[in-house]
Amino acid sequence: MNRESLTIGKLAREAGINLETVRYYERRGLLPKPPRTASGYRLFPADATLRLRFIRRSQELGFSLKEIRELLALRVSPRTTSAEIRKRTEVKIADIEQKIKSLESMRKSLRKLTSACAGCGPISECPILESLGGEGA
Amino acid sequence: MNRESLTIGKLAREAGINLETVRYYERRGLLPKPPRTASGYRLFPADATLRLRFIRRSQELGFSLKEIRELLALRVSPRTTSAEIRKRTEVKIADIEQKIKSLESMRKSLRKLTSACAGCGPISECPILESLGGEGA
DNA sequence: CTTGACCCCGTACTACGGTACGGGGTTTAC
DNA sequence: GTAAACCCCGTACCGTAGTACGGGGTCAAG
Repeated sequence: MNRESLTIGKLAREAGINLETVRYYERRGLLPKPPRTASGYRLFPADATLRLRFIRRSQELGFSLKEIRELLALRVSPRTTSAEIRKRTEVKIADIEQKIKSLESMRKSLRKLTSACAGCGPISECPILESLGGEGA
Repeated sequence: MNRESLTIGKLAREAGINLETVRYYERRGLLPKPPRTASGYRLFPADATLRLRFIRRSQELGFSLKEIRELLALRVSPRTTSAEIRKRTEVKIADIEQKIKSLESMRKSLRKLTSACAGCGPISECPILESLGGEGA
């Protein structure tokens, strides 16, 4: 157990995540199965911390664990054709851009609200409703 | 029941949401309690549809029902001071901007991946991990 | 060579966000 | 005036994402 490897407890502490949650992510396929010591202890590579933080941030952005697993699976690899990866990646990018648009629309509404506050002017009852109302995907 | 009002069933259909879910949102305080007919039927204002769509979209952006309730409560009203609203709104805007930044960072990583695909060049194992790794809030 | 901190595993429990069910009253259309 | 479609309510149930528990083995320090 050199300093490149982390026991599950250290990893959890470093990433600020419950130890049980790390085990849970492993079960759900979000962390690759780590090698074990002779006695069965998990030895995670140091960059597992990064992966855990990625998972947490992605959840805050509204991705489910299943979607996050798909995001993590996007990589150039000999197993899959470039075209395949490229297609999947472009779908994800479109997803992300939709989210960005929605957030920008919300921000715009909220900014309108703060300027109404500043001016002490009465404004529509709940301006945020003006955002995100569309039918679009 | 003029055509400005919607029964719960119509509202649910228009918003593309399960009827029980509408009741649930009402219980959770995301929809104001609607007036009722003499026999107890709910009569929602037409713009409840907008509100439901806002809720759905916000969920996709990673907001919990509790946070969405807070977003919907942001409005100029006689009940609260301008300064108070302004403060709360600015906090939400900061939230949203953080999300936008994270999404942009993800997008950047994915774009890098597609160009690697295009060039058939080998690239880092999982470039998406390079995004969202930061400690920041 | 024991004590405390750590790890193993399976299983149970929790919170959140719905969704279904079922027994009953109401409204609409024929 | 009756059948179909709709609504009421409470309660039970579900999937997702954890979180806790507990009985047992392991490792490092004194």
